[in-house]
Amino acid sequence: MAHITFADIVTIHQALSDPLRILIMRLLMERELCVCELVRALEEPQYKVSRHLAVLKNAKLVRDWREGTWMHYELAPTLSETWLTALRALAAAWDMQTEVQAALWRLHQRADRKPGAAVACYRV
Amino acid sequence: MAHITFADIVTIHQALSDPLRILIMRLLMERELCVCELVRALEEPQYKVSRHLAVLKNAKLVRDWREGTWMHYELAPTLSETWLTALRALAAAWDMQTEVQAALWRLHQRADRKPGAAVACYRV
DNA sequence: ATGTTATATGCGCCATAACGCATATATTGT
DNA sequence: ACAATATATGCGTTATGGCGCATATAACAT
Repeated sequence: MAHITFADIVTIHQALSDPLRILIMRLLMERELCVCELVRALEEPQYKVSRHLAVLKNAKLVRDWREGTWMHYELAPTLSETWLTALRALAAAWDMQTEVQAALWRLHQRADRKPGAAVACYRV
Repeated sequence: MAHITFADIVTIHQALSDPLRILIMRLLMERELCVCELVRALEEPQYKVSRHLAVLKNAKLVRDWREGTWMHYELAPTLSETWLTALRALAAAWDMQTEVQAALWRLHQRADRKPGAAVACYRV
């Protein structure tokens, strides 16, 4: 893969400079998630979550793939060990916030999703 | 000291989302520096460096103090060990960039400053 | 007092970016 | 073909933020 430029690094930092995107990144550090799971855990409108996911994707922090009607997102496998270390260190700082803990809690409340199981996300 | 809020964390990330401010932070992780040293190492106009330093100070990433006509800046001593760890991890990623290395190199070229020594910064 | 050096800042301009709404797109099921 | 679910996006509005210029402020020296 092409080497990362300083502009890329700035783009990464810009992507991490929004409260919702920080929360999304933290949740994706738990495991891969589909958009509807993020919407429920974050309690934010779907269009907002999708937009911010697009920003993270553009910064190459996450990647997505389709499974039926669901779009799955996960940390980009292209992330270097250096950046993963940095993200883990940042997450340690983020985790001291109640907003982060609340989102993680809401995520794990619904942790019973089975891969491939068709769950009506917006219902229930 | 008052506990840090999620909004504070976002402010920190916003402060780190600008190329010049990333370079300033990296240089201040070498040692405390006065504005004129930053201006020379970064090769940016003084008003720009001062503005960006104000952003970093507002985010409580750095603190300043006066010594004669010079303003010294250094990493804020209030930074938690958690955040220092995160900054060090980020610096490891930043350091792979030539822009960062170039700024560090220009800084160390002039490393012969004596504390309290009156050096005309813009000259020479 | 005046000049010089070092630094900060008010202001107007322009670019970026987030928001909310509505709608488009894609996939699946009937 | 049609409906339902899940997700993305075009658009107009508004807020934010960086830039460059000029100037203000502060400390020091003569």
